[in-house]
Amino acid sequence: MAQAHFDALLTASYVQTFPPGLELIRQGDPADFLHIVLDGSVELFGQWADRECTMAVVQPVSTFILAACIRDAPYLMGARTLERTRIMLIPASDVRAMFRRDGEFALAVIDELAASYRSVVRSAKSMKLRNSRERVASYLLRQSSLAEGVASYTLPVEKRLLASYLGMTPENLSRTLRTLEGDGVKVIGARVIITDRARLTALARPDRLIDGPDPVATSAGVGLPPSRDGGG
Amino acid sequence: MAQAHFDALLTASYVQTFPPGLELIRQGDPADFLHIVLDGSVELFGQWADRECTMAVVQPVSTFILAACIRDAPYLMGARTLERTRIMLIPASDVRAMFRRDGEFALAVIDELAASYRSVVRSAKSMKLRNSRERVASYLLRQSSLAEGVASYTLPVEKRLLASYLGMTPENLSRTLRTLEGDGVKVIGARVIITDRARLTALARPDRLIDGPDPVATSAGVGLPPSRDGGG
DNA sequence: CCATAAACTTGATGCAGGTCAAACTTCGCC
DNA sequence: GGCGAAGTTTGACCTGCATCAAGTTTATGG
Repeated sequence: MAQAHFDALLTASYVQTFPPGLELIRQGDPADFLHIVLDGSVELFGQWADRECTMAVVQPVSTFILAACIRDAPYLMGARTLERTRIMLIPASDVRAMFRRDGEFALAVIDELAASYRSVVRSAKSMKLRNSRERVASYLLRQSSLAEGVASYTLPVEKRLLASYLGMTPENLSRTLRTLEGDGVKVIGARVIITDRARLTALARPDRLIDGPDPVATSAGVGLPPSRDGGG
Repeated sequence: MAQAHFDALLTASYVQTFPPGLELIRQGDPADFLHIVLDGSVELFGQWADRECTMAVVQPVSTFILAACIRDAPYLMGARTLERTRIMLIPASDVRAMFRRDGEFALAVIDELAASYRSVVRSAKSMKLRNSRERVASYLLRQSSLAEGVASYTLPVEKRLLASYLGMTPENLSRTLRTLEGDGVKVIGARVIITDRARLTALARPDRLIDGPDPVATSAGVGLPPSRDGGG
């Protein structure tokens, strides 16, 4: 986009650092600011009737709640920091004004939205088509692929959160991980060791249309993170 | 958008009528055409490992698989007609070219994508936060609201498909509907009769952030249809 | 380095919802 | 209008996963 327009956005926006566990956004609130994670990580979650579930974890550098800002509609998800996190906030009205003025910016918005949409669809497919054991297995395998196929890595998030993201209870995740030891993967604490990739793959049946990656991916950045310091 | 540009798109595209049950799109295929339902209805579904689930039903007038076209990526979902359906097909390359040339068109694309994104997020929240009984109850209630709060209406889709959309088996849907008779709604065949709205509402706990509608909604049109002849 | 809380694990138990099988009903079609 | 196929319902059964209740390990902070 035009440098002048970019500068204008920067001027209107500001950057702030938040402590861990801080609620940045309450679901249902009007979309005041587009948020961009510069550093750290943010959990997006849904709430309903005293229940809560993790929808995604946003890693740098990535926007979140873009769609709400664009439609000037209430946030569908809440957001809280998972660690000390630096975030840039751009007034939603400036975002809406800017993609009317700057064609390049509009294109970037389109691409980001399309990527986000596909990301949620993938996640929804995984939830509806796989059982929890298969979801865990494919998650573990995917994390390995994202780290260039290493056989060992550490989980990027707490198991409690991972369980919620995968649509299961922490207890069930714990048990599932134990039973997966017979299927090619061992998890000790946050350490994952793939002992038999072929076997784990046979069980997980990873699918490009669920587990990605998207061919021309620009910077999806929504979903559980590839690694602690991942770009998306 | 500019009339000349609009005409150019129309020239490149064509309209075709398909019989019921025809597979329009196979998931994983390259995104050749943006599809627009002009008449009839189309099911979007996901497949994995010999399993299948309904993701959405598209009613006129609405686009589908826009995101795949934009990213020039493979379709994440398959699509089939549910009845005799008239569809406009616009070459994906023309769509991509057009929103680069025409700012107004780009804005329309942004709005459509944002609406679609929010639609999937709502659906994902419903799946993760509600049990099947609650999903059925809120679905029945929502259909009533969409038909301006009538106490009686006919289901817009087959129960088999509805079950899949709601993430349950047809058997379980059938049983759930039976047990809901004690909670303010009776379903006879495809006929829904709300006998005690307050009671059903207490059970369904409908939520604006899951069941909509989106405040400034333009034409979301993805999800199960409000009615057979609905605009969305 | 210890105290406390939080996260994680393990076990026992129960139920929501899936599966299988068999009827019954509805619908499209000749 | 009757036949076959598909959709729907019902019943019996079972299992995957949630829940509840301890325990154990791991972080956090003074």
